[in-house]
Amino acid sequence: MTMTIDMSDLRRRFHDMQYKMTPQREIILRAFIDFQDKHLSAEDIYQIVRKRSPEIGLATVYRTLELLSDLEVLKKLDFGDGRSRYEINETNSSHHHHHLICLLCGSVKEFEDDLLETLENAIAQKSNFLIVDHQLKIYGYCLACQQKRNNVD
Amino acid sequence: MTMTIDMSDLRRRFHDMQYKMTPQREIILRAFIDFQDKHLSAEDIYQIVRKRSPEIGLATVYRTLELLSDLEVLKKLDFGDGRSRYEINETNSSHHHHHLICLLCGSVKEFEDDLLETLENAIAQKSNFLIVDHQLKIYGYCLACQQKRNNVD
DNA sequence: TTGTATGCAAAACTTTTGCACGCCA
DNA sequence: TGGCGTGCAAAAGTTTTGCATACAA
Repeated sequence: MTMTIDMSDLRRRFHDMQYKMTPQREIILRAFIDFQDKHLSAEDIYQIVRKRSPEIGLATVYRTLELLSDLEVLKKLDFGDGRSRYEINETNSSHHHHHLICLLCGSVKEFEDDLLETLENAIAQKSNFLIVDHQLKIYGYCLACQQKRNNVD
Repeated sequence: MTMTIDMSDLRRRFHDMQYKMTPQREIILRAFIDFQDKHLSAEDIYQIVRKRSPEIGLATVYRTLELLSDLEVLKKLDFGDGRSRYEINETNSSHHHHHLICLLCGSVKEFEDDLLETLENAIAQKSNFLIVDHQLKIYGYCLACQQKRNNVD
């Protein structure tokens, strides 16, 4: 599953909203493209981006992450480790994935799925809630950690 | 839906684990029983508990919340407002609820459901992941805010 | 009595903000 | 050129930790 950012569309949206496409913002976007499958924190991004652009400030990283989340280019996630994480937002609708979070090693795996739509419809009908998005986190043990646990027993 | 904490079972578990049942811990538990449907933050709990026991420390609240989460008496939640929130963990298995989070007013409504089990089974089979728990957050607009939005248009 | 728990204060972290300067459009 | 964006440092907010004291078992 390849996920890219439509840069020409993004530039258009920046222009429309009177935002400027600065080198810092480009470099931060590039980091997300280069580390597609990761769920990067602000500090992660800062460290990655510093290599290309050592004078960048952490505040700029935070401000850019907020901007890109508002524009729905990024999605802000929380895996319970005390910091926010971000991933590219898949705009190609119906293509959802969930996160499988290992309680032992903390690894996060993605799981593709569309099944949740049925549930969404049920919720929308029963609750008068206008659904825009959802986020499903599944906690448990990854294969490696299941094996670790078996060896201990 | 009434959700209570089995205190005698909890006392037994405390005893087994060499934990002590202190007045502070009891008062914090009581706060969760008194505010069942709320999703309380550490600060919320601190303010509630202070009325009964003014000398309590915020650190004690945090330590107790962590302990009770480890014991699976409480569930730690994150609604993206920069602080963790907690609710009583429903141990009566199969009885899950999700959170409908309003993007406009921030209100959080609960939605009862078991439909997710089908999806869990599918995930377990396809991914070699041993599922222990899950958390589904649904973002959108509550009825009141839908109406507000319509009036503006 | 003894080791766990508490309260207070300080520290550690993540995230936000103010402000002077820089630079994209 | 004008105004948005940046970097730095300070501030704000949440959560954790060290330590002496208190107290449940």
